[in-house]
Amino acid sequence: MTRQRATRAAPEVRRRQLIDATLVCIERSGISGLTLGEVAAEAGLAQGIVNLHFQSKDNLLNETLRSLADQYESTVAEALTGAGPEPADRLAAVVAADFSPAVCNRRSLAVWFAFYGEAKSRPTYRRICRARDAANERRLTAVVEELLAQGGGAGMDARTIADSLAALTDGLWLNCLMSPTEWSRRRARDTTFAVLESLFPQHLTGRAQG
Amino acid sequence: MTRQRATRAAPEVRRRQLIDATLVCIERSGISGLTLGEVAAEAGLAQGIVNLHFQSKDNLLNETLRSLADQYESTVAEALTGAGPEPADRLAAVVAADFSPAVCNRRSLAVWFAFYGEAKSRPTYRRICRARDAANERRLTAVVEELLAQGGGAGMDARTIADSLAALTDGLWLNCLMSPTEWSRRRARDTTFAVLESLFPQHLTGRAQG
Amino acid sequence: MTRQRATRAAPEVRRRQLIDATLVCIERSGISGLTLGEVAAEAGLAQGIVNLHFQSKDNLLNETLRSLADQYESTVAEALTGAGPEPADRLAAVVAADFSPAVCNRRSLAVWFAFYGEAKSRPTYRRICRARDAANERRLTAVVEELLAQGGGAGMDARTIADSLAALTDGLWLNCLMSPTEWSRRRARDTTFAVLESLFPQHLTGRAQG
Amino acid sequence: MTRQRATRAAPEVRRRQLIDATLVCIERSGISGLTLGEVAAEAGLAQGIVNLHFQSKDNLLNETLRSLADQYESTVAEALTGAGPEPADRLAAVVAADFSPAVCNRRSLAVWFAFYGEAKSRPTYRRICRARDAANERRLTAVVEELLAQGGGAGMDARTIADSLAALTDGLWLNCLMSPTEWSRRRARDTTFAVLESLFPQHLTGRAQG
DNA sequence: AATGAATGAGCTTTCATTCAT
DNA sequence: TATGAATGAAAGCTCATTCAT
Repeated sequence: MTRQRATRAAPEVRRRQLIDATLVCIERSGISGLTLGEVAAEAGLAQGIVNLHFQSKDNLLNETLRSLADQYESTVAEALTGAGPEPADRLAAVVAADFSPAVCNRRSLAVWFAFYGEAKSRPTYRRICRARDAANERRLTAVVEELLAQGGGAGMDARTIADSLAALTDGLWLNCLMSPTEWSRRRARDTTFAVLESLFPQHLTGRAQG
Repeated sequence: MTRQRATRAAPEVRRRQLIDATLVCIERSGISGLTLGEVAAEAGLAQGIVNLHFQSKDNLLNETLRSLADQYESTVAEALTGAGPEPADRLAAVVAADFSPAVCNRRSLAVWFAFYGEAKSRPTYRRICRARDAANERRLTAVVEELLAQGGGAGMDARTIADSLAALTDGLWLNCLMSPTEWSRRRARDTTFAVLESLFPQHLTGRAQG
Repeated sequence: MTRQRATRAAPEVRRRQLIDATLVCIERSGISGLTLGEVAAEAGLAQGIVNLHFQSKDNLLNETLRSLADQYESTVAEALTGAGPEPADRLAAVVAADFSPAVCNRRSLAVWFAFYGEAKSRPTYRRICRARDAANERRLTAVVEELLAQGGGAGMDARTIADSLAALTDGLWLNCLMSPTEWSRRRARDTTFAVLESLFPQHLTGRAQG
Repeated sequence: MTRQRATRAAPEVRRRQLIDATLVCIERSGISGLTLGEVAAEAGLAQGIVNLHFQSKDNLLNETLRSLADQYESTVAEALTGAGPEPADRLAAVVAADFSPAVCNRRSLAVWFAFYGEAKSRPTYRRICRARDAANERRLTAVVEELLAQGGGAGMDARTIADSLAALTDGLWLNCLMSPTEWSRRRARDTTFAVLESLFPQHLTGRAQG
């Protein structure tokens, strides 16, 4: 039972396929256990394929993280596009996106934290992760500012609220990753909304059911 | 420049020394880049020393994580011992411990998240991390319950508040790890206290300055 | 003096080449002194080549023994094919094969006894060696039975004669291995024929000169 | 449960103890798997003990083989001392000794063949093994010559008969080692006596029962 | 583009040996 | 004598990378 020789494919298709295989493999083996052989096998292609398309393992990992960050960005951007103009709606939309299946699934979470774990010793990972954090913070702060401008805040400034929300989300993601049986996406989201209700009782009550 | 032959030491001393070296090395190289040679060199000892005292790299990593978890536990336990009987004081003590230098330093954070990153594919890591999470949650829930019993809560149940606090802490630790120039221990702690004030305005106002 | 990169070869060719190199190395260094580096060097290939084709040293050794046993089998089978139908001829053919250059050369003997020496602690080796022994015994017993049916035996039953011949052969091989200057193939063979003459004076006299 | 510090012992006692442990370990692990740690543990003593008493592993192995050869010699010598003056009795006594429990037990056989297996690449082993072979051959040839002088031989010269007997013994030992369930000491001995009967029908008939 | 045999640096691990106690 | 912690050379094995096909 030998593998069929793969038909020629557009480079972009192959790169996508290999990044997807990498996500699967990082979930399964962690970054420390990842091998290019495993990635190639997962993709159903031959040994040398990764170097052919990504030149090096390092590069593959960088591209994988970038792809994950891009996907996060586009999911949140899309959620905001679909939301109305009301800041409360926009905030709720961001939270919903953060705990949507596209973002808050075991695979993606496993990969995010795999990269976080290596970020201390890998400047490139850190840079990408921080770019996402920064974008997130700007977005959240802007929405929270609008919301506070409507009155009814509980005394915290917009920046602190935004930081708290972002940190809370990260922490709940970690729960979902480490204890998936206890922490469903829904429970994590509801917890976030409960905090939001407490911070903005007038504007964000009753969103948890969304 | 040949190394001096190390003087004989009790196994427990060497194990401690090697775990400390491992912490340094994980901070520097990550788990995926960690080598036993690096650990031995960091400890100023010979190649074979780790296998002599820990039998395998896997075992060394497990013991390192266990040691980190133990140290966390004893720091928090000590903080609670030193705190008065008031639930607000106890809660503040736990938060202070979470952002104390003993716990919230770059090395420890780097190592925690390194293990979190591998936990998905390493049941032993996951078990140890979850044990810490569970102990933490029990502790926080108990204190929050006492606090709620005193009245003045904002509508969230004790469990949800405890979970939110724990998640917030994890998220802020991640900030401290990823953006240390922006996220000092103090800022992270203050952010936590700001949230607490918002949740328990009557009991936890003005603690942030501690 | 860097080695040239080896040209691509079919796995079966490489495996054969590596087994041959292993035979040379066991003769030179014994099993206890055998290293994969030595085997690779003997084959003129790179370090990692053995694990590439045999996965592990254990497996290489098993395959080497199997190959030796196969070669023995085919040599004897061929000798019997070439022999006439007379049992005396067939018995003589087996003995001739046992002391032919293809079987009774220093390299093969060294390797056989190297494996015998490890067999006590290696079930796989023992299994392969015993399979050869059993096949041998069956073959010899059958021929001796035919011979005895022609009359002129000296009182021993076929099985005992076959066992004695097989044991005598092993013992003489050991002589050839340990004292090659005194024990040539020819002397070992003549000794066997002398015993055969004594056991079957009517049928096997005068074969030693073959 | 720490081992007691061993009481001081006469060097000769320790050496004997360590050689005995080595015999056990070679039987269990083969020469290729033998470690000094295993030997020390088997003797119930500490790591460094072998180097203390034997300086090196090589030396321990040489001494072990020498000890085995000495024991063989003294067993056979004793058997001859106990035998009467008749050559047939003396020959029978040697054969009986070769298959006595002191010589033909699994441990001793395993060790003999372990050393035979390494002999090709270890001149010292070869020397010791050949010395035993030579002594054996001299002894057997002498007895067989006496026997032939009494008449009744079957046409083979004394040297050839002696060589055949020695080789037969080695081969049967190998059977006992490789297939102990089929080859008991008794069966091996009986097979040898059957051959002797066939070679010396007038002098060695009916000894097998001994 | 794709393959997969080949490479060799680098890793974990083992273990004979040393030596302070 | 005996111990056992420490050493470090050497081994098996892995795997990113190369490249002829």
